[in-house]
Amino acid sequence: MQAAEVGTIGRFDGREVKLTGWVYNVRSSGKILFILLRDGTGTIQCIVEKTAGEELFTSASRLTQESSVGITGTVRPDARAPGGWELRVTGLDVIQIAEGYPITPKEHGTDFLMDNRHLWLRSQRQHAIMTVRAGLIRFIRDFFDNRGFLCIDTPVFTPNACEGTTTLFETDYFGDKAYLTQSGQLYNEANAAAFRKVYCFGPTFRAEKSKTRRHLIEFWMVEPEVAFAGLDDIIELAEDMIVEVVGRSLERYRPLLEGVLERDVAMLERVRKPFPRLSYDEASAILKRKGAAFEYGSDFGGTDETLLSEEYDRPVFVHRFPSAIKAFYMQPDPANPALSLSVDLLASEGYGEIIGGGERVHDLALLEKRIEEHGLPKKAFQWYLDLRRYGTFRHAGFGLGVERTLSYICGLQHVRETIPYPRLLNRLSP
RNA sequence: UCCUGAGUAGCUCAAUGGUAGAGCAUCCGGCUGUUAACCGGAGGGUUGUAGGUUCAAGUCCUACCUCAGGAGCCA
Repeated sequence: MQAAEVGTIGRFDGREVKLTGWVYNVRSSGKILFILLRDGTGTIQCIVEKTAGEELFTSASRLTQESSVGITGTVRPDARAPGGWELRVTGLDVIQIAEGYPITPKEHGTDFLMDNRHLWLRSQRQHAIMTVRAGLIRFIRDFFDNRGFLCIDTPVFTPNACEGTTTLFETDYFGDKAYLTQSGQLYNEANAAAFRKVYCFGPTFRAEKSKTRRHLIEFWMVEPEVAFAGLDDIIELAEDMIVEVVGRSLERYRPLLEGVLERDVAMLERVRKPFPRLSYDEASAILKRKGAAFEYGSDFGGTDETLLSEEYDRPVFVHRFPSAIKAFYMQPDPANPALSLSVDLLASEGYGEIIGGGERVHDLALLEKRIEEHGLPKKAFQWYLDLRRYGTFRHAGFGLGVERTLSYICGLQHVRETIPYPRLLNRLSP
């Protein structure tokens, strides 16, 4: 008997095959019975007729949602079947009858679904999101790999804060304190001096008590860093990357985005070069004109980001934030040292900041001064200062939040669906 | 940490201060092409927890717990 998978069932037209999987739903109509079988690659309708044998029919009628089975049958096209193909069942091998599967084919609340995240992943919607996620990660890697960037991993355990200000998860490291990384950037700068164009791609941890639809405690970030590059260079790099990964996601997953996730892809189709570039000062003026409760000198809130992004039909760059609200390593703007050569990319439709980056301080004396001003432990930064002692160089980079980007591409209400097992303020399980 | 809202059957939700109910799920029965199938029947409850007001509390009051959305902070 030929083993087959639902995803490629068309190859077996007219032949008898064996499928293995889980029962998604059963519908019975007296003398005919429909099993919707899910095998991880897709779902297919399997029909069992009473004329095929009393024993087979009785056995099939006892199936419950998520029971595991092996089903043999003949593949044939049928316009009435979802997906266009169906299986006329000739044999049924029941592996286990599942009892009381919690997620029924009706509506459920998010708390209940999150408690059952390990089962929720079986649903068509989550299947679609995880498929696009895997694709997005591949497209991002392809983008950098094809441009001569080297993927250099940065550590998850770090001896000190990268930016000092945000809250870190502290762990016991054989009697010493160690922290879970909140960015690979400082290491990226060392790697850039060794390999010129580098990126890291890994998990990031923020012990912030943020509880919004844009926040995860554990999330994935891709961070490129480029030697002998400035602010304008990495803005262009970020722009090229977004255009490519959004374009490829749309090209590859349009049926999932439109069909399963009901994404209005028109917004994604407009993601073309060039993106608008606003200075912080210009953005402030727009917010003032729109009557936002924003104060010049502070960072944008979620509402401010939405107000700015709705001015444009594509993602928008905001650059040259005040140095006071950016990290200690941001290079000051030569035209106005109160401002920094920093940039954020705001996604459309209120999805907010998906990229943050800028040009780094490369002058030793200035960096030492900044470390002191920020009250950071100078000793822990000696290796970082070495990068300015031994062949310092102008360099810049950024970080892209994978989950926020995916949320934007898929058009989701909340980032918690973009990662298989989300860690949130009040949730560590499953 | 703060603001707002919500906790009732396994799930999603109803119930003017006066006998706690429906749909789905489960079980039984019916139906020869179903599309979250449909039709009939059955079982299923310490109304988040602890107090209080009242003849009477799911409903009103207080505290706490949990969850949701948001603020601050950030990708």
